[in-house]
Amino acid sequence: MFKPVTLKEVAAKAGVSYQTVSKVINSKAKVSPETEQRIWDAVAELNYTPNYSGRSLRQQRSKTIGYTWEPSPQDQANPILDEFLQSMFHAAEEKGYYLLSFPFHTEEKKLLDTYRELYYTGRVDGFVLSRLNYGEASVPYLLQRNIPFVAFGRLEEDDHSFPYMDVDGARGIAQAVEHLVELGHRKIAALAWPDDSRVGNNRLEGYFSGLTKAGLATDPRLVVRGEGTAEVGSEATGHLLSLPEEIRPTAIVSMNDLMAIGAMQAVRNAGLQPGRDIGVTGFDDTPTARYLTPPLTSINQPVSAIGKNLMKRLIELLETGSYPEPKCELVAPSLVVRESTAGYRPAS
Amino acid sequence: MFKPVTLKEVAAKAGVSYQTVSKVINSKAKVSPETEQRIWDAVAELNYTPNYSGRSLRQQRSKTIGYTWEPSPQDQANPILDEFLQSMFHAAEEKGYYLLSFPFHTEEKKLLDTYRELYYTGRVDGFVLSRLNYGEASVPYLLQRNIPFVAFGRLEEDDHSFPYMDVDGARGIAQAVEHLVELGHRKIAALAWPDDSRVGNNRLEGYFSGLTKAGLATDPRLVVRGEGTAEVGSEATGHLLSLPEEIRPTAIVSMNDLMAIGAMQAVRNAGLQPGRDIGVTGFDDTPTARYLTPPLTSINQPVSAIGKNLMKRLIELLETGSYPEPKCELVAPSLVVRESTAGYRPAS
DNA sequence: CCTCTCTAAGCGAACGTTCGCCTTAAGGAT
DNA sequence: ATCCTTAAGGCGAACGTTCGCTTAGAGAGG
Repeated sequence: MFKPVTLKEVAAKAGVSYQTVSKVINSKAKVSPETEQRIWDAVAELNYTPNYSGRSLRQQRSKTIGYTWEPSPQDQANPILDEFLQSMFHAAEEKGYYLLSFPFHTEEKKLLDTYRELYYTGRVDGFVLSRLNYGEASVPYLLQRNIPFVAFGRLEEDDHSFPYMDVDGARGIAQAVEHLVELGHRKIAALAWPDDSRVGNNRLEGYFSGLTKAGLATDPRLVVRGEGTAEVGSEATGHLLSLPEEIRPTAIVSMNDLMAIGAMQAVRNAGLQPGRDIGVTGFDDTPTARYLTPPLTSINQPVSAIGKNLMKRLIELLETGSYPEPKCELVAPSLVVRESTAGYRPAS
Repeated sequence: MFKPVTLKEVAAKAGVSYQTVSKVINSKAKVSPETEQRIWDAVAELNYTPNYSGRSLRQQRSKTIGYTWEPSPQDQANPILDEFLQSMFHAAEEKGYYLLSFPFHTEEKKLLDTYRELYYTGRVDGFVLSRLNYGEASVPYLLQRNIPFVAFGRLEEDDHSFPYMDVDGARGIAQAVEHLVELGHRKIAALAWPDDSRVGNNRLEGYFSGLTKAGLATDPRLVVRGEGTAEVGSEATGHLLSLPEEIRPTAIVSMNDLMAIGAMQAVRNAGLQPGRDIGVTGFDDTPTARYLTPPLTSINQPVSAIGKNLMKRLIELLETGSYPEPKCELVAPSLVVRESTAGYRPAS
């Protein structure tokens, strides 16, 4: 495609052997200052750029990290993708690494094959995984083959068999509950996910622990589970609002923003005003949360910090052979208070 | 990191020279069926995977495409990122290519340097650009150096100096106008972007042509320009609704969803009901559009088709040296009608 | 029996690096 | 004068491929 400038050409111009040029470029040289200057001049003049394939063939490393993720359904934006990617490749670039992204295959075998191929062809040195759930096959697959990786998320609460960072979802939801209690709520419901979701279960735990900490009883009738969509959120809320007065909730804690959006619609459909009559909270702090009517109180995840840190750790692993401690880390999300809770004006 | 299996090992096992193994693997061999079988057996048994660096060093191509994009601000999700990326790497994978993504540098020189480095080190064979605007420096930079690329978007209306695909924004907005006219609207306003945005200007043209086609006069007082945020959309709409009765619009066409969200809030603030009293349309069909109250009529871009096609063209360029015709292509977006317009019930 | 052709496979070279060891010359110490 | 040390840089090899030319042998044609 283009005429590549090689070490040999630079060497010829500078009047030294090409291996010496290599040494100078990699600053491993015992060379006189004048020679070094001549070499750098030649490099600049010829616009020399070290060839990537040659280098990685010799060094047996690609300085490339692989990443794939499950695509979001059409009606559900991935709220963290852009930020997560950007943070990762900025961190990577600092160390001379790049990110190779590749298709996510739903078929498990095909996905694992892709991991295998990318690693054993030497296209990537390691991987970043994300959005893990119970029984994720990639983790044992990679562990078993000693393929380096780090993860955003974990498989089980107390698993330390591989390096990860994760958001302390329970803590986030507990904060939301605490916030609602402070506003005067005593009957707080939860819109939860199906119990095959580790993230969902973890968040739901925060609901229970938050209530307990506030000295409130938990009531199984106030916990509704379903797919995390607006439709489910809406239906579930309709049901909650039709409960008899003495247990009917005055606030709803939802495990993601989408269900919270549905909840607010249902509140409105019931002739009530979300925010003023019924407090609603979400999780994820999606960009549109602030533009809803009323703006939605939600929980923000420190995505950039996680991406940056994960990448740093992975590269450290690749270059030194071991992770910086701690191997696994939980980070706290932060509650963003908006009108959907702050506007509470009890009717009584 | 791992013990790579090489051609030589396979060859030893199969009892042939390693070059012959190479030929068989690349199906360029004149080899007896039995030998071929022996070789494939050895490949399977040793789990041989051709080394990427070796291959690309020899072939002088990386089978990798570079892509970077401007990160979205925190409060504004990139509505097409996930879909665009996924469509590109599926198309790429089919041809044995992968996507390398790298940090977007706002500082122009640094961005161009990154392009240069990635290409001349041989890390990538070409690029995909996106979201072009007037005066985008990367385009002449790449053209001048003969670096292969394709773009999502264009620089000027009738530029054919480089290969691109773009959405016919004017046509999309014209469709929205036509739709509103059919519903009975006669006074239609536009929320437009600052005039340094090519995309914005293109969409706005559709507003004018739509009106003209419907035999309606255009009124400069009904066009408000500003950054495409919800705040601006809200303010501008407040202003429009305060116009004297005879020119006050009954519908608002907005150049993106975010401004439309703001517009609906302003309509509500004015004591009116968006959808029923004032029609509102957006552009982009962001995932949340359907969850707004009322659900927002918007314009959907065929992102997947574009990503797939762009990738296909770029690879064709890389492998054959020329693009499939047509070099530049416009595709029509589609109007998605929802309550924010369909609910129109004129007061009179 | 000799030459020609064809098939199956071998072989040398090259792609652009980096790595570690070797050589050379100069200078200082003995 | 001899030996040792050190600085400066050369040199061969290897990383894993692919490419194109060569060769051995078999069969065909005269």
